[in-house]
Amino acid sequence: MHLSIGEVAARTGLSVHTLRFYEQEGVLLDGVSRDSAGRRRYTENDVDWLDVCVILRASGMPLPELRRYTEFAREGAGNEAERVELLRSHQRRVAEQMRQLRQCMDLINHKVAVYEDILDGTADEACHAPATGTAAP
Amino acid sequence: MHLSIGEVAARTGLSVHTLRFYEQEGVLLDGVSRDSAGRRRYTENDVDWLDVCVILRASGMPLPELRRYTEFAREGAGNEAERVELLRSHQRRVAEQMRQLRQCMDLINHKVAVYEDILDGTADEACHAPATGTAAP
DNA sequence: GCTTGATCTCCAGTCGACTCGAACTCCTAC
DNA sequence: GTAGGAGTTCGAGTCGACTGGAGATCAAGC
Repeated sequence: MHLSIGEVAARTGLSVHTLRFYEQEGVLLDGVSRDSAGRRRYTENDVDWLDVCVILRASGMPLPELRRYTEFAREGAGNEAERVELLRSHQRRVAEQMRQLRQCMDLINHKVAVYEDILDGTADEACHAPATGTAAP
Repeated sequence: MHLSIGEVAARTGLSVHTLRFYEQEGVLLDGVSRDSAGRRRYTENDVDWLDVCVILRASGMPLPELRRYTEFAREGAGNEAERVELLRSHQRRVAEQMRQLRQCMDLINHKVAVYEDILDGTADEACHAPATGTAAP
């Protein structure tokens, strides 16, 4: 039923340090309850939420924004419009990142093709490639 | 023919601070030449190379790796295998980032759909959505 | 001749997101 | 009963990549 901080760390991929830090930063839905010895007891719901947090963080959502989203979720129904707005704004960021990554992939593919051409074609005959255009597309 | 640091900043989108910083970090192909007053004079080649750097940095290549790549380029022909290896390793990183971004996009699309269902269907009748599953997929 | 604006060097500060360490408290197993 | 391991708090430290500011120099335009 309840999970220790170590178990949650193992399941979410976050460190115990980070779990405590996230709690303090307000990115957990409810105050984490404690056992008789003062140790944190997480629920399955916490783990589900943290999985969402991990995905949003990995895509570059800053902690303050994640906190805001968590606050909306904590408030419960009635603020769906705000949640959509927040998610759509992050979506734009993610789309822009994808664009940049695709651009980088194109660059890499092109450069690798050029280098492999050199390696395949003229592997043993060194030093006759033009020195110009090292930075060219 | 030659460009001032301000012009290069305008063209690459980097700040003049960052341009000096990059030079010091060794991510420029050759030592930047100076005019009689000691001011940096960049070439078109520098700008081309910096454009490559911007793309690689935006896709998460760390500066030390960018420096290594720059060193290979500076050395000239003969190290194509190493360049390919470096680029392929970055390519794996980029592919992993794309996977994470797609995962985030799926999450956002799903959540936005759920919220818009609520907004469309039951906009005026509040408080009858089940409180469970806030973190559910 | 004087101001303005761009540049220079150098060093320190910032920012976000952790990450670490010290000193302590528990529970469990041997 | 004691050693080990997992947990606690708190404040400080780290890391990467810039970013800012002080103080000097120089060229151009009025």
